[in-house]
Amino acid sequence: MATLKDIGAELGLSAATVSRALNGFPEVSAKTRDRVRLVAKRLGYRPNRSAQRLATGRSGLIGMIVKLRADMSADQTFFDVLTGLTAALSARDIDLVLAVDQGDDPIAPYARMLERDLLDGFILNAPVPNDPRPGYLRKRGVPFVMHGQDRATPDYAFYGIDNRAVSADAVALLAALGHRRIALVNGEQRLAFAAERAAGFRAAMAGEGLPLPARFIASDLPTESAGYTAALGWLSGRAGPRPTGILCASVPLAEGVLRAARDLRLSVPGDLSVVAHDDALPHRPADRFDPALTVTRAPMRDACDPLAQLLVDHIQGAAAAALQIVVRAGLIARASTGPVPNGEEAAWPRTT
Amino acid sequence: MATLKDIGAELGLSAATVSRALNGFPEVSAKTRDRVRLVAKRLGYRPNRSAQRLATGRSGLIGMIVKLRADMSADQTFFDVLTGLTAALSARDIDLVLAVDQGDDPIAPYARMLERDLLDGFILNAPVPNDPRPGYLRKRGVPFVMHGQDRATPDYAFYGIDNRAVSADAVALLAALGHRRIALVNGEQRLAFAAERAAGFRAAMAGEGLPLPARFIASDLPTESAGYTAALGWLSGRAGPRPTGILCASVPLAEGVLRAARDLRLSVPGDLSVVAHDDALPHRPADRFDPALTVTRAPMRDACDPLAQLLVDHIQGAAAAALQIVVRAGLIARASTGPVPNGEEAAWPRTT
DNA sequence: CCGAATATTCAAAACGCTTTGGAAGCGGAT
DNA sequence: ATCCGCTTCCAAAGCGTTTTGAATATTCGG
Repeated sequence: MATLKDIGAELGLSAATVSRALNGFPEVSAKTRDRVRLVAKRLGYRPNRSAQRLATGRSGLIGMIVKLRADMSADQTFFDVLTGLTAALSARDIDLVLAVDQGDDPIAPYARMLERDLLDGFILNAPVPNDPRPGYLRKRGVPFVMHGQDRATPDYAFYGIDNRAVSADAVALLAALGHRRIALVNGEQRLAFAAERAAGFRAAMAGEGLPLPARFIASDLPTESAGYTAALGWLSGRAGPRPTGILCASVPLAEGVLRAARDLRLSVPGDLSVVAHDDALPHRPADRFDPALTVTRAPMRDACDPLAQLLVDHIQGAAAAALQIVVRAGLIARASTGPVPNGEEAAWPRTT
Repeated sequence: MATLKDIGAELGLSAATVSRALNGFPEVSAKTRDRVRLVAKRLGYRPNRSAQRLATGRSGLIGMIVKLRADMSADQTFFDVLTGLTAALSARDIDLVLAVDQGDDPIAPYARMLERDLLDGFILNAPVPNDPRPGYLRKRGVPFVMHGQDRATPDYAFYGIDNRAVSADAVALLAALGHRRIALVNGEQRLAFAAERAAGFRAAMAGEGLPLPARFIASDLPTESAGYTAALGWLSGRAGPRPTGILCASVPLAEGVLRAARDLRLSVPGDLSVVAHDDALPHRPADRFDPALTVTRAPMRDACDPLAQLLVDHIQGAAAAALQIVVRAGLIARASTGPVPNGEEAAWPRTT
């Protein structure tokens, strides 16, 4: 394995100059930089990470902790994010150390990882309302970036979508089509994004002057069967006038809703309009549904590169306040939404 | 952060001696070793990994690559193994770097990881028959340990169960109970363990002198619904005389088989005996089934610690041939197996 | 009590990189 | 010629460990 000294010897340069040349420092002339690069490539030079780390004090490793559910399964989205993240990180010469958490204490696994102190920072995911992790990590002085937010305006570095706007945009679309009875099949209540979506939904409905009985917001795992169950209850009409529009927090939920509609011989969008939020996971394209789904869309994959960059910047000293990215999800109208059915223009009664 | 020198200064010792004392070298007296340990603890000393790595030339990191299925899901067992593995490794001061593979080339992701050369070794899982990875990694001179085997007697380091024996033991049990028509719901055919189980099954049936039409070995994902589908086909009797015993490669498969029996009003073990292989994943205990499942049992968790140890030994220079562990799965007879039903003692016809 | 053997400890080198503090070379202004 | 300011490079000092080779205590047999 070639070292800096080897390259230097070959060119009559010192290791220091070679180091600077390869790292693109300005105080080395373009000509020698090119010569150095050439020889480095010829010798197949690759920097010794351990040495770099010892010299810089950084490890080049960041940590991520997977929270498992009781059934030992993880988020459907987990692997998708993991894939993109490892790619984005390794483009920045960083590797990901993974740990698994099965316990109740949300910060214990972070403490354990810190104790081994080899990490430059963390990526957090799946924030819950009032997430305790940011406070802990800041106290320990460890850089981190959150995928998502635990509240509307956090004080830490994060990349997330505007979840209230997701609901607001969907409601606005349906309201514009004349819908007055709109329900929400939300994701897991314990997660912050679900709380934000619900809050945004309530606010938007209120903004349109539409009553919203509490039972028309469902919260469960984001699975097909959860969507089916919730929709079947509402659409059967036993809970009161059935909704003419349903917002779904995920594509699998929407799949269940569509199946419920089919089973009840309701046409979509004739009798029921469906809007889903689409994380753009590759195995379930929303535009291939029948009917093609109208969605609010924010690909999970898009988060990976910004997350990696934010963390790198943070580790290099940038302030958290400067490292906050909120993106607005797009709205793509397809075939699953249409005008409110005739005779169904009444809102829900105000007191239920 | 305290260093070796700090500790040495405190005691009037050199950093070298402190290093030896902490690493338990014999040439340091017991008394000073204790003094050093005491001060180290008091100062909260923890060795600087980067420095250790630079000095030893090892990184303290090992890699593992998750192979995702097309639907972006991983093995049910994956997280269970991952959990145990990170625990077993961190007890040995090693951390796990994870990468995700979605491509077709089985070795490309390993090549990519090696290129970043920060790993001391790999843990491989889910071997397929004639797995190309061992050959590649040996050629590159990288230590690795396989969880499982791609053939009966590989030449690399591994920890696995005797999959032929798993089938043989189960067949022996059922044959002893008088069963002559035994079928196998196997796992994914592309995986080596499934091939071994099938081979063991065929050999055992032949050894008992029992004919075995090819259609009575099913291969699919190890899910409840795959078990249901396969069993329903066989038990309906349309494919010929129904089996009186079914071997299942996993507990979820057995769950599906039991459901099929229930749907067909067949009693277990009155009309049908069921034996499953139990990896002892925590969320689905085989003894809580109704009837409690007779199983061949080899907890996945048991593999983690040996795997970690094997890899550590391998990295420290032990020969692969000395690092091979085959365990025999246990056989636990419970309520899902019983004597062959009256009038069902005939074997399958020999030519079908 | 002496010399040899043994048990401890130390100083220094090495690992390969980054970074600091100059130094040399060069052109242009004085 | 002298001085100054740039540019470009270098030597050397770390970073915190492990490891080597040697030096210094300690012990033991005689």
